[in-house]
Amino acid sequence: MEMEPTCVDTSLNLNVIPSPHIDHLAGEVLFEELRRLSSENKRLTETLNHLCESYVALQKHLSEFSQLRNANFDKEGTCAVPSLKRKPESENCVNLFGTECNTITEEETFKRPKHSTEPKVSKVLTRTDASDTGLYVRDGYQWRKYGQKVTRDNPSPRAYFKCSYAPSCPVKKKVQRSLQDKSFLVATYEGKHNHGVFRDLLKPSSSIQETSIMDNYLPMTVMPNDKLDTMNIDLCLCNRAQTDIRRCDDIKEQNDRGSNSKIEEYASSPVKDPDFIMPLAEAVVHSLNSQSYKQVGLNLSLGLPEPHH
DNA sequence: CGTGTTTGACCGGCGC
DNA sequence: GCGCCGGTCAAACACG
Repeated sequence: MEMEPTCVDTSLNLNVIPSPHIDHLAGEVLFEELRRLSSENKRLTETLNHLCESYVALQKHLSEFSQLRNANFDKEGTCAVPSLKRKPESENCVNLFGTECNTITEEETFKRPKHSTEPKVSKVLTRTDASDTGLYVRDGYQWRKYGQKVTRDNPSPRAYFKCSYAPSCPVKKKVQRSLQDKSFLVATYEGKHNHGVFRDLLKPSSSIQETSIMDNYLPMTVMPNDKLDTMNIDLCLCNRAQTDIRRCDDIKEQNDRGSNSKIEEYASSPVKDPDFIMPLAEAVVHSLNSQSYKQVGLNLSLGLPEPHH
């Protein structure tokens, strides 16, 4: 059964708050700018709707491909993946944007104890300019780079970072360009931060390559890999942003029906998590503030509607 | 001069 | 035991 995407409404309602301090002329300028923004918003919405349609089509293709692959797997008893001396670090799946991302292999899943104490690992895909050679992902935390390596399975170098916001923070991050789509950076996070979000995220960056906060936050793919259960959460910022949650196991077994409640739990967890919501909300507010719309009220809706059944 | 980045060397796990 | 490979260290370097 194909999973219906769970939607996160990220639409912005720009309500102008009347202010006696704004004179008539300034008010007209403000309204004109607001009209321009609404028009631009409409255009972007149409573009994103088109992207979403493409995504649905792509997902359909993926489903067909997976069924075909499973059929071959069953027939041959082995997966038609070229054998390597060392097992590949991960197996590929496709995310919202049709690019591939890494997931834990079935073998690793079986090997892993059910109640392992190993640090939580998650992966995040971040879209960047393909010509941009930087390996920096702005995610709300402060990182110190401590190494870089070219790995065997990917000609793009892999950068190693440690969280430097808190000295005792054990979190590490690996960033590498996607093998299939160089416009995506794949960030692998290990461990859990023992402190809050790095609030300076919203200040203009100095040493870190300057990129749009919104470009780096959304759209993105978050793939918490919590022990046995690996899942993707794909977010796309549009008026009906789709949050597509699926267990990576479902890439192989599309008919797994038993995990809906757990999936819903995962789906709702990001919007309940202040570490996720606060940077997002602040980035939106910052984006508006930077354009001097001090009198524009902002309602950021991040409610999670009931999943479609 | 302090801080962060770069990069070659080193270490340990894994497969043969 | 050996070689490969990913991950980490740390000295050198760049930059503000």
